[in-house]
Amino acid sequence: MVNAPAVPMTAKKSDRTRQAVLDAAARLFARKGYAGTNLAEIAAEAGIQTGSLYYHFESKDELVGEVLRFGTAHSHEHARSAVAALGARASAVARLRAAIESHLDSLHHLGDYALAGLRIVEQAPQPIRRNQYANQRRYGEYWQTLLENAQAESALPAGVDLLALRLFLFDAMNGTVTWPASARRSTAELANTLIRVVTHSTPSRRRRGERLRGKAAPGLG
Amino acid sequence: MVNAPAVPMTAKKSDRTRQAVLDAAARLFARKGYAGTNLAEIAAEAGIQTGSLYYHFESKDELVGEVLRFGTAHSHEHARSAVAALGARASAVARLRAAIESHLDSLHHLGDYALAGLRIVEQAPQPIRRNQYANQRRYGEYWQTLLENAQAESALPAGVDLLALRLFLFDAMNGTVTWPASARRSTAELANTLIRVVTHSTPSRRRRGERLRGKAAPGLG
DNA sequence: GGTAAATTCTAACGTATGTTCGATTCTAGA
DNA sequence: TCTAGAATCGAACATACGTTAGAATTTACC
Repeated sequence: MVNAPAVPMTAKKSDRTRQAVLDAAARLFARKGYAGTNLAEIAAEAGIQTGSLYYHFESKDELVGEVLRFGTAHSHEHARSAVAALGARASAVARLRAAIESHLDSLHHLGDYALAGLRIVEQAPQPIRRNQYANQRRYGEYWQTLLENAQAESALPAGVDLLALRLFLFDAMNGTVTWPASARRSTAELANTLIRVVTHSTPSRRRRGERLRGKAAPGLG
Repeated sequence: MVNAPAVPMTAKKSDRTRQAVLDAAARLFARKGYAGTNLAEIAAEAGIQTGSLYYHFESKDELVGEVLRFGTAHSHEHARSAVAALGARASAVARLRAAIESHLDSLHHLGDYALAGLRIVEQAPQPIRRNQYANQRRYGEYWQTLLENAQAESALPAGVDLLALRLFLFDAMNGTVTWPASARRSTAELANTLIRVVTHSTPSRRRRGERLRGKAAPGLG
């Protein structure tokens, strides 16, 4: 699992250690929460002294802000582009499936960044939290239309509470990053189960092709 | 929303402040995490001095342990008894519905205790965490059989990944306690949407009676 | 290889916080 | 009302942690 886009070796030294710090911070924030992780540990894991952190970040708050920003930005962007890649003629179910699968993909590719994002938003300093919430709202509205279109297409039973369904879906998807190792499954399998339960569809030959097209969409590697 | 069973006024003074401390602790742990909440704040909210906490709890660790124990114990017990109250003749779907609804009920009745339980398990000291995990495993196995029976009854599509479905369900249900106020719904409505999506059933007259019977089950008040 | 800038180290400071303990106040029973 | 125990207070201690600033070292470029 890739926790962050690797910084090329040709990059400035500063950028490499900065990335190492971010990786370590994401990992620790995800495991121990915001207040629970101390800068000394982050520094140690990144291979530098505690004081050296302040050359790259001016405070613990800014550090956590960067970790959060990194996570959500990529995951949202990824889902949108995967859906867009399907083209205008794709069915609403196909779009929904693509969104689910790419959201799951992002989560698992982002690794600790995604986990940290989910866990410490509410503990983060206010301005960062606000910005985070604004992003989530926009992303939520985007999903809402996906669901509405699917329902209009009769892929979802008429009359189901779509707002509730959307929130259920998010919690279900986001929760997968904390699943025990004994339940580990590929994102394709997860998306399959989820889509199947939600859309009341049986797996068909058609769907297989659509999923592959969805996977081919550009996004974070 | 009741955050804890009220301690009767006839109880010893000690028991009442102890409960006040637990309530305050649950609320703050839920909002700010384990390391993020300090004993001074808890004490202030409970109306006592910081040092006085140590008359009731011998450490911060023991305090968080009590909060966690309180939450899970009640919620698990509640779901089981609600299902049992349906009697041996109830269908598997009816049992599943009862379990979902009572689990949601517990979560929302426990309020901050449930939220704290979900959020700080992984930050809690090891022995407490271990015990917590053991409980969750037992509870999970119980749900697994509920799902298997429902599938055998054809209420769930044959061939769906039941372990994945169970974990999806848990995350979806548990996530409801953090939903924004704008999406607030009764536990009955939530259970309805969830059961409908999962079991691919349309609401019928029959179900209504079964749900009421499920609600009448004994459990935490 | 030498030099200036970039990067890291080292040591210290101030504050916040968990914990302790003897003094003090409150409560219940005789 | 008196008293013993329960319950709380109040202040102090030790430590952990975020942050700072100047010295030391490394890196990139001529």
